[in-house]
This record gives sequence, C-alpha cells and structure tokens, in this order.
Amino acid sequence: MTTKTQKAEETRALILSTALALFREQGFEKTTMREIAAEAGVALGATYYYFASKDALVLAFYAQSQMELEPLLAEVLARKHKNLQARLHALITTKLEYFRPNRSLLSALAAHTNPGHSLSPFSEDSRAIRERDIQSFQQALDADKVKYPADLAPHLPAVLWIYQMGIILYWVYDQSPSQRRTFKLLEKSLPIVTRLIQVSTLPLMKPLRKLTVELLETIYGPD
Amino acid sequence: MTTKTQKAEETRALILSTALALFREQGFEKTTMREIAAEAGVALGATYYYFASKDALVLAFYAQSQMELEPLLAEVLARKHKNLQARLHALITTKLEYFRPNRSLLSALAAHTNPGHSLSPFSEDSRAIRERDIQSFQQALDADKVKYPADLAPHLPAVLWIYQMGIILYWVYDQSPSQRRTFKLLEKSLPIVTRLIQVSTLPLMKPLRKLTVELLETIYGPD
DNA sequence: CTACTAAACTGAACGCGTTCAGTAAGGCGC
DNA sequence: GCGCCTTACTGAACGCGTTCAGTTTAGTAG
Repeated sequence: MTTKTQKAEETRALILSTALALFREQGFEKTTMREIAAEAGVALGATYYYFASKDALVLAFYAQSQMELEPLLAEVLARKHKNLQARLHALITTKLEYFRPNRSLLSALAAHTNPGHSLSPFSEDSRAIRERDIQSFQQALDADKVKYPADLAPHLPAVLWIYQMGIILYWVYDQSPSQRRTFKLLEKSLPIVTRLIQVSTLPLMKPLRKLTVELLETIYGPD
Repeated sequence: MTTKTQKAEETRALILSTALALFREQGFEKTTMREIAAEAGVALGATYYYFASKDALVLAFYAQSQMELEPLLAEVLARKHKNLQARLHALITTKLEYFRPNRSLLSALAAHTNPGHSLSPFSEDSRAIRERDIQSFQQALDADKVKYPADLAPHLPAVLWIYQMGIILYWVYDQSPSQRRTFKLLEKSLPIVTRLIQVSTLPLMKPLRKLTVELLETIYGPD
C-alpha cells in the first residue's frame, strides 16, 4: 500500500516538475500535454490521471509556491521593520523575488479575470490559496501598535491583497529591463497607499471613510 | 467590381451577425466556428476568409458597438448635466444599457488582462477603439467650466476610463438580479471619484497630487 | 465568345486539450 | 498457488480552432 502510493506520488511529482520545467523554458501555451508526458516518460493519459487539466498543473504550482512562501514571509515579517510601509515592501519584493524564475508561468495565472475560470486569482479553485495569501497582509497589519478604524480594519487585508495583485499583474507584463518599472511603481505607490491608511484614522476623514467602507461592503458583501 | 465586393460585404455581415446571434444565445465558448459557418450557410473556411480568428469576431462586434455608441454618448453629453458626476453617470449607464443584451459577449472581451492577447482591453488590436472610448471621458471633463490642475489633467481621461473598465468588469460577472450590485457600486463609487478629483485642485493637496501624477507617469510613460 | 486573373470561397487535415474504454500490476483472502 | 479488487496507467479517438492547397466564380481584356 505505502510503496504503491509512494510510487504514485513520485510519478505525480515527476509529471509536475517536468511540466514546470517545460513551462519555464518555453512558456505555458507553447508547451503541449503530449510533450510533458513524453518528457516525463509516461503516456498522455497519465498526466490526466494525476492532474485534471493543463490549468491544474499551474494551480498545483501556485499551491506549492504558496506553501513554500509562507515560512519565507513569516521570517520577513518577524524582522523588525519600522512601519507598515516597510513590511508591505518586504512582503511584496520577497514574493516577486521568489516568482522571478517563473514569471511567465505566473502570467498564465494572472491572465484571467473571469472568477469562473479556475486560473483566475478570484476563482473558487484558488480560494484556499488566496485566503492564506490575504492572511499575510493581516499579519503585516497586526504587527502595528496602532489601531485601525473598526469599520475599515476588517477590509484592509483584502484591499492590500488587491493592491498586491495589481503590482504583480503589472510586473508580469512589464517589458522594461529587470522589470524596473514595476519597482518604480512600487516605490511611488506604496507611500500613497500607506499614507491613505494612516490618514483614514483621522476624525476628519470619517465621512469619506464611511463611504469607502460602504463601497467595500457592496463589493465583497452579500446581495 | 462593386457588385462583387458588395456581395462579399454581405457575406461578411451575414457571418458576423450569425456569429453574434449564436454567441448571444449560447455564449462565446459554447459556440463553435463550424456552427457559425453552418448556420450562415457557408463553409468553415469562409469564416476565416473574413475573420482572422474567433476572437476577431468579438473584436468586430466591439468596433461596431463603439461606432454605434459614439452618437449616443455625444447626445448624452449634450444634455445639460449639472456636474461631472452626473455626466459620468450618464455615460456609464448608457454604455451598460447598450451592452446589456450582449453581456456574456462582453465577458469574452473583459476576460483577459494580457495586453498581448487581442481580446484584452489593453491590447494593440483594441487600441483604436480604446482611444476613442477615452475621448468620451475627455469630453465629459471638457464640459466643465472648472480648470483641472495642469499636471493631472492630461491623465484624467485615462484614469476615468480605467474606472469605467472596473465597473464594466464587475458588471460582466455580477450575478445579482439585474446586476443590481453593479449599480449600487456605481452609486457608491462615483461620488468618491468625483470628490477626489475636486479635492485634488486644492493647494493643500499639491504634494499628494504630485505623487499621484508621478505614479501615473510611471504607469503610462516611457521606460 | 474566350482566355485569364484575382477574389471568394471549399473542406480535408493538423495540432491541441481532453476523455474514456481498456490493460497491467500489486496486494490480499483463501 | 489462484481469483479478485483497486490503483496506476495506456493510447486511440473526439471536438475544437486554425491552416492551406485547392476549386469556383465573377469580372476584364483581347
């Protein structure tokens, strides 16, 4: 039993790593399922025995990445950064650094907006991964002494996650050398984002904050 | 010559309208090129003689829509709205109203973020249409007596266009009855957007505005 | 009317993701 | 040893978007 499932696990891992290597070398779309099977030394059907679809291979990569990233992100957050901005910067650059060798693969993940498409970052299939990812922003916020406004606080992790997705989306399609524009974008936008969050705590800002919270609840809330 | 090209034009129009009807009835993905050809009474190859791909059919629809929409939008803008917010509201609701029968088709257009994909709203293929669309926001802004800050003003049409795309994206996947959530979202977000634009003219806001303009120039500008 | 040309088509074939009826192979009770 | 079930795998076949070497057809020059 154990040997049997162990061999199966090896085959699964072999197919996945072969697929990821090919995706990395020649891109997601250029790589065919037949090629993956041939390179892994199995029949075409075997890939479908372990992975429901070509997309599922990418999703498996995404899940694996998220698992590998979590200790890295925890370590980064454990460092004593001076404020939220520094923590967010560390979080996002760590992620970009981690994904750099697989940037083209990530583009397969970021390519779809349709929440019905399994590869969409908003899909049901990627829900578990997304929620864990949002958690890391929760932690980045929690590390602060300051209390965020009670009405806004529950939404902040999701808002920051969306911000991060925007950065990653830009990065994935950034043609400038070493994706330099993305980093410029990050340097310019992060201060604005954190400043806005700070400012939102001022009593003066209550009316605008209330509008914003209503907006967020329309987006994420029930009908 | 004229009769010949005229017949060709008729065939082209027949294929396009057949395709759009089928897309509307059963969705973009469910509809096959063979079905379109059969329904239009031509061979499969004929569809590819007139349209480079299945996507190109959607792009043709998009181009046609933009042409039909322009006089409608001009008429809407000609009405005496009391402010920018009212004009934007009229602009966006007119567009949603126009696209309502083809909402599922529009989802094919909004589904891709990849600027390399022809159906992406950011693609080279849809550039001409996008630029005309952005123009309508230019006009909505120009109708105002007030002068917008010189540094920000050139970016405002593109910013409003992105805002509109966000609304449309939400609308396309909005499952609530009659897409009521989208309209709620519009009611909640439009005041914030226009308020922010108003506030940006205050001298007090110069530093934040400068940051924002730099951000926009990083996004849209050259390397 | 005829020969020629370019535009307007045709449909078989290709490559792809995916499916599925079938086959091998290991463990288990007897 | 032998039957039997479950897991692991096979590869032919399907449906799809797309391509392209051909064929028809409409107009044109002689």
